[in-house]
Amino acid sequence: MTVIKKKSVKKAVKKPPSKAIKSLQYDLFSQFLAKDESEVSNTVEYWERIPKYFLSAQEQNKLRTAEGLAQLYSYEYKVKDKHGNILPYSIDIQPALIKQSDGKGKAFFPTKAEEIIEEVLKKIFTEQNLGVHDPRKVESWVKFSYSMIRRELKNKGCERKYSQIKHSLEVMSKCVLTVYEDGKEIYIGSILQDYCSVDRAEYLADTEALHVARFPIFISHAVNTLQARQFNYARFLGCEEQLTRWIYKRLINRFVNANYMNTYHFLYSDMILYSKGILTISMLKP
DNA sequence: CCCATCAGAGCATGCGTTAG
DNA sequence: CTAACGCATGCTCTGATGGG
Repeated sequence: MTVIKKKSVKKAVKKPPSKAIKSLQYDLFSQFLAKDESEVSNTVEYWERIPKYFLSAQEQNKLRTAEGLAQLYSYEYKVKDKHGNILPYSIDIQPALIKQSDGKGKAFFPTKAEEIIEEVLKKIFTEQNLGVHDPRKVESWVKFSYSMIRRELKNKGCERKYSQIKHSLEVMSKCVLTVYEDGKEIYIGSILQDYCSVDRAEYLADTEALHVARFPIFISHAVNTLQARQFNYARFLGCEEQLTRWIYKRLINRFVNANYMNTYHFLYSDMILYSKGILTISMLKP
């Protein structure tokens, strides 16, 4: 772990608003209609359809050089807009370089472990007094501790160790995603921005200290404009395979007037087209 | 076989209850 | 009244396990 003095962090990193901001948008975002509110959360399609968690551990190993470094991973995918036009998108994932015990950096791409942590953080964000949303600056912050994440994962049946949670958070804040729409750059940033962590020493000095991180603009924008859909997040976390989770998320965002009489169908060819990363990389390769 | 994941021990702190 | 204790929480570390 790099030891950064608190003061230097303050200079380099944006800080959340010092006072809680009363925001109607945030209140609406964190309200759910469900029997058991612990089971539901929100999903944001604009952010969700950017494929970022499709590499597995083995694939990462192959991408790394002998020194443990890795190049940008570029990947093209398609998105259908409101009018049914298919737009070409592409994404460059710059891996996070994380210092190992030998002092050298090793490259890590976001994987399914990070996907689950992201969902948990979004859930924690909707808990009053842990989420901070500034509608004017379009910024959303979440406050959390390792144990909150761990407890939540344990409750949902996918327990992780502190070291793994720590590693995942580091990967999420240090990787850089560049998204292109039709060749034009539309987003550069990490999954968790301006992440301010609490290490052991800080924790011992103040046991109330919480980690703080900012969500990508897509999430903040969705909170502002209420472009989010409620979904059964407990079921989502229960899905083991990436492909299962992808199909589930797709159903959530597409199956708008859901009831028992209404059907929603999609073709295998569509899956190949839109989920290229997941299908070709983890399923079709021997 | 390797590596991610898991299980559990250990250590620090705070808070509420109870025995002396 | 207060020291002692149980209990909950937060975090780290190491060795075991099992799937690809």
